[in-house]
Amino acid sequence: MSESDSVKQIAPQDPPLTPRQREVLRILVEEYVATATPVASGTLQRISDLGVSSATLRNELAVLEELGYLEQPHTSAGRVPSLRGYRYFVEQLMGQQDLPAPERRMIMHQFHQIRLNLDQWMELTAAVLAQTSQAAALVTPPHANRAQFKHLELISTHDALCLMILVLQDGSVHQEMLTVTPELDQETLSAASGQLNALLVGLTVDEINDPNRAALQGLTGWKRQVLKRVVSLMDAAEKTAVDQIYRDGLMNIFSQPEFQDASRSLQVVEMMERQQLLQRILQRALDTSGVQIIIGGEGPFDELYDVSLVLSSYGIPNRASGVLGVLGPTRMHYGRAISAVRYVAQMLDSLVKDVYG
Amino acid sequence: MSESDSVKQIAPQDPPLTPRQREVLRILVEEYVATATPVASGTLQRISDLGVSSATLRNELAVLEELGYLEQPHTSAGRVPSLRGYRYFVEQLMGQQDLPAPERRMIMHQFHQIRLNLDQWMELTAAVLAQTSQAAALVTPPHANRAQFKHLELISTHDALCLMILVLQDGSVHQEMLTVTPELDQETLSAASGQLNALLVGLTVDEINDPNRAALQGLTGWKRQVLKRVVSLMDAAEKTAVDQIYRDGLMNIFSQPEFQDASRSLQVVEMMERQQLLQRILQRALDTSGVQIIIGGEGPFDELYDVSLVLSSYGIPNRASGVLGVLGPTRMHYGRAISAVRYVAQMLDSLVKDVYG
DNA sequence: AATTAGCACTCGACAAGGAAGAGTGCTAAT
DNA sequence: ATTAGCACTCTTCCTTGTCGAGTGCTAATT
Repeated sequence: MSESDSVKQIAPQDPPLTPRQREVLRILVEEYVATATPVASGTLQRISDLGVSSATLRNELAVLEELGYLEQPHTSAGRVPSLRGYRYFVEQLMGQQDLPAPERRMIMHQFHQIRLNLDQWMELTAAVLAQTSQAAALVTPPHANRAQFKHLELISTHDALCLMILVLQDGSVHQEMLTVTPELDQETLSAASGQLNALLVGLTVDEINDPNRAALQGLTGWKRQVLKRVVSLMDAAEKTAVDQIYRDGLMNIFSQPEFQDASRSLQVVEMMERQQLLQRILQRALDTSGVQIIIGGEGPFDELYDVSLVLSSYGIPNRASGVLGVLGPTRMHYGRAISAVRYVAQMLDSLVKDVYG
Repeated sequence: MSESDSVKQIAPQDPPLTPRQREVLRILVEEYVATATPVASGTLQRISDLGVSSATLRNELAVLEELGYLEQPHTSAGRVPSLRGYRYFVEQLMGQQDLPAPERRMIMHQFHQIRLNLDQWMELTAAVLAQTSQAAALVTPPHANRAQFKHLELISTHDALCLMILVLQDGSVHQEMLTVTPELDQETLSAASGQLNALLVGLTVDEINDPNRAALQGLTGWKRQVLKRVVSLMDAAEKTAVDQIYRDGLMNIFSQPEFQDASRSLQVVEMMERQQLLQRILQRALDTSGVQIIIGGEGPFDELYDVSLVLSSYGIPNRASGVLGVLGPTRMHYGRAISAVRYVAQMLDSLVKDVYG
């Protein structure tokens, strides 16, 4: 009781909707999504084949508004779905739909054409999502939540500088420039990296720091410095669950009529640029399975007031998993977005399983 | 003659401006940049200390408009600088200004605090530029225009897959997954990469393809495949003069009053997302030295109709050079933008010279 | 009891009209 | 060469009125 007072949820104590009410709500949401204008009882009668008059529909609309599924921008405008209405629509009325086969084929085709290059995967994924869902796409690369050493390479570049390349088990490549006090030639560096590789392969941060590993504890001088940097890079890799965020199709949002108003679009641009916020959102999605839908900033993120997110994780949990999804206006074509996200997530899923198996 | 007819340039046949006209133009541009509203003769009299009446200023304004330096949105509005007016302003009236010392110190400080990591450099650069110039920032990483082999690494990941990491002389790191038909263990791969490293170090694409190099021509089987991929990656690296574009501060543009209108901001978002267009623009800037200013889409890019760009290349030409700059409304604080771009370019210049010697 | 026709009422969108004010261009005087 | 003065132009803003869309309610109908 107390909970449903603060945040109206679809709760058992509400009377279940009659089949006709459900139908009315469904059609109304679809119509509103398509036209972006409040839906009136007359329109509803015209486009639905319920065989009732507009007056009846008006009564039904009044009930649905009473229950919190609809809102009226002002008297004598049509009705608009509320957040709760969208939620009900998505959960109960929409039905599972798949991407049309030709579209699926096209996406599949694109994924099979590219080289095996993570960066390209991510860009392609974002592009495909944006294109298919007609909204803004967000994608993060696969990531393990425990960093495990795989390979180290030291490459002398110039003077006392060397380039350190660190590869982790999840395939992520990290690079950093190091200054080494004595000038070391490539051979010395290669020998050192060979030695370190043998000692470190397969280890986690904790294992590297284990005081019982005499061989590692015994390292001194510049090699010790290198080891320190390795650990700190691995540490950083573990901490940031979401490293890079690939974006695409921001434009798709701004061409929507509800963002004609500049202040609203400013909000969205701001959001898309706020790395931290996006990271928090995507990280949450990472820990959940299946397609998740955040409508109009339900949940802990009030910053997203008038946008919705459709997110899904992909990959192998904890070993190599990432998030992808789309961001669009609350009035979004959820069916399309969800099926696009689901299909592309599957796509990446199988790619990741092929590679990290 | 014929040229100055098609595109109005500041050309010798125009009478030189009198000192007072120059002063009027200067103050008008500054005022307009600050307020974003057309500047009237009365306002001009108030804020300038020319000691003349508004009527005189009206006459001067009429002359400046006649000459094409000013425009009138409509009768009985004040004057606004034309593209030509802006151009004259930045070239002749603005004077060289430097970033204030505290700001310089702050930037310097930030640059000295970070780790030696290219990615972080670029992000920091974009952030600093955006912040300082209050416009959108664009930065590309340093890049050599002849790809020269430095180091190759093959890392077995799983089944018949291996990760190939290619480092070029300019410090750029390229990675790609390879499928090798026979399953090879890490030792075989390491041996192969050692062999290839010895053969390839320092070579360009042309040299690698040289039919006289018996050692390379003699390679067969999967090693030949690897070599092929190396060449193709190097090829790609050479072709794309501008690989990644780091962006920041897009928001700064949309909060400007001239972008209240949604269709205009849509144009800008579109532009910022069109990789190809940006690449062409930045590439042009790469081949030029010093700070370049493109005002309101002068030159070959009509897509930029109502934005201006302030760009500068940095680094060592042909060996490791990139571009950075800011994009803002035509009514931009050019002084600030130019000094920010100049200073940050210097900053990166010295960093690049430290690293690439 | 559910549905519907009918009707009064509300509210936004839009156009027309008009006053206010900002700013110019021109002219004649200095 | 400069300037005061003034008529003229155009935008902005407010008011007013009309139109139409759409609702909510009531009473009649099934």
